[in-house]
Amino acid sequence: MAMEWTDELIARLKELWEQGLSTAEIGRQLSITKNAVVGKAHRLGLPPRPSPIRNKTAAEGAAKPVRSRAKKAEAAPVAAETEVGTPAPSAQPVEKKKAPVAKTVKASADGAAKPTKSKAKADKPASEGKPVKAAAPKEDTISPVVVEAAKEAEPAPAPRPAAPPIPQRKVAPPRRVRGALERASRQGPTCQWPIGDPGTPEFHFCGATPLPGKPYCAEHAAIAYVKIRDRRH
DNA sequence: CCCTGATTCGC
DNA sequence: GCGAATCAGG
Repeated sequence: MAMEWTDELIARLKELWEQGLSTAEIGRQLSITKNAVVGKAHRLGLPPRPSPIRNKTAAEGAAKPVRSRAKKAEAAPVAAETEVGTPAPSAQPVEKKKAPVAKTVKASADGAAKPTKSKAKADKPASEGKPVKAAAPKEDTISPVVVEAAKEAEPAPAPRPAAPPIPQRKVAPPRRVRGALERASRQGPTCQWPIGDPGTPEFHFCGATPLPGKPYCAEHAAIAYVKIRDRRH
């Protein structure tokens, strides 16, 4: 048995999917791979999300030579599939298997789907489309707020055999911060004034609370930022 | 490189 | 039905 997609699991998948979480994110929360998430989502006919890749090529009707994997199939006896004309480019073969095309599923509660092409660079869906409802862990302003990072005790989802009143909100995706981003976690700024000889065990930085916008505390900033005039004494 | 979702197809 | 492998765009 490869995997047991229990109703509950499916429910959670749907839930997270609708929340606009990325497939990888969902996968992390469910302790499965993103592939599994995507695959299942498709099978379930969940509304497709705006994918980074555009499949416009289909419009041209140009043959899509992609699918290297499909090449394997190519080795197999391939019945010549003639296009048989197809006068209208927009017309699509009705005989084709009915794809799980969602019928107008745009009204989803997703703030992620932004058809806008506005130049607003604020667009950063790369991280994750965070609708307003879901947790928004990526809030970093330059405020001196100290945020305690949530820690993950156990990656495995706790089984909830009984009375699971919609536990879905697992907020605080603890997932290991490995993204290229979030390198700037300036939570506790400290005075960077060096004390001691670099290279010696005694060496350290002041560590006091720095002045706003300064790398040094008041005491050391006074030394660090000496007016040129004064310097010359 | 990292990320993203989509698709194919062996199992 | 499942999901790794692969693709493909950012």
